[in-house]
Amino acid sequence: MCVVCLAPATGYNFDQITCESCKAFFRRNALKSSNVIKCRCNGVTDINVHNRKRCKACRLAKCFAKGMRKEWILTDDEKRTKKQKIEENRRLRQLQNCQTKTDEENIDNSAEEEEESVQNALSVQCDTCLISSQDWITLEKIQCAYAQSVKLNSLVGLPLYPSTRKLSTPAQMVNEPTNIHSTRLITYFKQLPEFCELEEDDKLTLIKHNLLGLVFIRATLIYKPANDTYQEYGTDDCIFDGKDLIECYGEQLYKKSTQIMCSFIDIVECDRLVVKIILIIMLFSKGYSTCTIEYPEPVLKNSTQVFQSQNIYVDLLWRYCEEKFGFFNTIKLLVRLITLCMAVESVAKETQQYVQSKLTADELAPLMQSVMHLS
Amino acid sequence: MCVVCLAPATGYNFDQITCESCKAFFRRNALKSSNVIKCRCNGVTDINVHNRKRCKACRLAKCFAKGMRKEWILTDDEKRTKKQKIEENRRLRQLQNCQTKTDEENIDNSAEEEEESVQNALSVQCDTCLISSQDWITLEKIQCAYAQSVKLNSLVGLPLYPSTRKLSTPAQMVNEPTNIHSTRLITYFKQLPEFCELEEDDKLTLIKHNLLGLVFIRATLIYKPANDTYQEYGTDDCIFDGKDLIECYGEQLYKKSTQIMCSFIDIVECDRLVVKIILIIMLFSKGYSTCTIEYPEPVLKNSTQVFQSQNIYVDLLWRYCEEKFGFFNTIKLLVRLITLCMAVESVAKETQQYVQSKLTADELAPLMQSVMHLS
DNA sequence: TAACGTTCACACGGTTCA
DNA sequence: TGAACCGTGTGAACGTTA
Ligand SMILES: [Zn+2]
Ligand SMILES: [Zn+2]
Repeated sequence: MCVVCLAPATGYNFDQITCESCKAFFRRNALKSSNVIKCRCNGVTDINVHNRKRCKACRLAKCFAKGMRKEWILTDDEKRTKKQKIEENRRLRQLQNCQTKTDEENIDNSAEEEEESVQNALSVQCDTCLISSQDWITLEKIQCAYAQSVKLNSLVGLPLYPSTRKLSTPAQMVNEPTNIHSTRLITYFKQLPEFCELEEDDKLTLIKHNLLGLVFIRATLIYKPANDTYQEYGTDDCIFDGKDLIECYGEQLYKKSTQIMCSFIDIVECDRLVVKIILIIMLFSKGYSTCTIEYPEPVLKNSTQVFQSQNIYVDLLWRYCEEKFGFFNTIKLLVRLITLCMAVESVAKETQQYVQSKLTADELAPLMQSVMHLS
Repeated sequence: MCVVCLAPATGYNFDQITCESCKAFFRRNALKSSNVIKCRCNGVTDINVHNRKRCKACRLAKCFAKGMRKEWILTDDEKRTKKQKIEENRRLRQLQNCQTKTDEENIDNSAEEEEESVQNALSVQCDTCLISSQDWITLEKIQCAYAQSVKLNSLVGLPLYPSTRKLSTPAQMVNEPTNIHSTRLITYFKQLPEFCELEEDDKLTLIKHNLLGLVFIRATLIYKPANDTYQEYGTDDCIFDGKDLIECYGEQLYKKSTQIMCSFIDIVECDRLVVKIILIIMLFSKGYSTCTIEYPEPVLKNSTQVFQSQNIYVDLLWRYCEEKFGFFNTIKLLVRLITLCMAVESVAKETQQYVQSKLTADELAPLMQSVMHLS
């Protein structure tokens, strides 16, 4: 028995026993300001099942009078979190189904086959989602590419976790951690179709001019603020001590680098995927922060293509963030990321200048010569 | 079965079961005063489907007699509100459908008169507004501050409109247009309470590190793409020729600067206020793109305060755009703005390097020494 | 199972035009 | 004038998580 309209009730809704219709009515109207819903009957309507449609104001007033609680209506934020969880579960279940099926049918699990079936599993569209199933595949691939980039470049000739590798010269700093990051980044990027489709020259240009900044951003993913160390997630890579930067690059650069790591911490802790996408976006960037007047920026052969590739990932990042954090938070996050990326560019440039002033090409690994513009 | 004319009914209309025609009849006539509709048959007509057109007075009387409610006819106010809502939804849906890329149709040439009054943009107030009256005041103040910044810094010692001022050296370019923009920008910012409340040191830091980029953004507001010139809106300031940049800064920087101007064109034409807010947001940015190893970035004394000030304007910009352009357009617009601001930073940095390489401090106006980091 | 949200067909306002 | 139409709000039925 609905306390508002006396219709048969379905149970408690927003803290009172109500019917389905009063529940829906309350959810739709309780949060509207009172001057939107005006009473045309001077409040005389005594709501029942037959006249409940006659006066919205009276009906809503009775809802509140009977003690229905608008605080129990989920906020947009809560709805988003819930929806996200549902989406995640759905995808998980579908993947599991698919996995089980594959196992049962005893199909050999070659990479391609699996990829294919993932697509099938995810082909269900969610209309209200900003993220299409195609986007999910792209995101999965990004995750996968990143994981592969680590797996395919395991370290040789260095101690294993939990040993700490001590670095004490600029050359070591460049040839070990920076080189490792760079190699993995390149492997990461090579798995992106948009990058592969670029002209060879443009690939080299982007790598040469953006990689050093990207190394810093990538480092945020493996930085452990608690003890100021760097260690690649889920590998037996050795530990690098952040403090070694002081000896290798000087106090100044140590401070700046560490500040950047710390600024990224909460983003990284909250969502590593965001940073992985930012890496891609910054790769396709034409900022050329590392250019100087003596080394002017080379012209991209197909800058439109680069710009469009970047746009693809900017769009993706935007939609991903909006879906996950809401549009308002996304704005804030992106403004912060941009600020941070600028800071990164600045530190990268300083680092490059420092290395150029201390080292010569023959002291550096081949890739590092190019990254430091010392070739 | 229509209670008025006994024709087949379509359901409840104004609280009674009626046919379509009686519904329309009632809506049209129920609010007219009774002496407008006179009965010519002494009230003898017993309304039915055949004679219902014969006597309006009798038909209306029967409508009321059967209990149709004129209160349920929407008032003009309600109709307007509803129409507005429909309009908004329509826009949203359209954008959602062709989410790919088919906008650009809402760029009316209403840029001119928009300068003065913000309210023209959104004269209709509504309950669901994202923009509060306080926000309106803030927006008005921004417009006013910008106008004042121009008025309070009229040019001296330069020819008047429509003369063109020819520039041919880097020093001229810096000391004239750049200096003018900078002076006006500073006057603009000094009118913002959030800027005034900062510590003196932080004000200087922000100005010193962000102003050059802001000059480029500000220039977009006075750029005339048709003839590649710059002239301050609504003043008798002389014209500057964009082409002079080639002579002063070189082809490279000319091209990049002009590209930025062109990228902003449709934003500027569509809404100058957006750019004015962006100026403020970028002022409060901590990117420090113009730092070098010799001029390392100073630490802000109260970086939280700066961040919060920035947030205030990011919030405001978002709500303003969403209200004016709708949700999806705002996303697109902001992503574009972010990309553009990054390009601006990059060009600003290059410009600074170029000026540093060509000029010495004593060739520059005092403010310019600081902006170019040559003091 | 309780109690949120979501969906979708349909009711009922207004609008258009022959 | 009224048939045909458009778009929002309603509520029964259903989906999901704790
Ligand atoms: Zn009820
Ligand atoms: Zn009738």
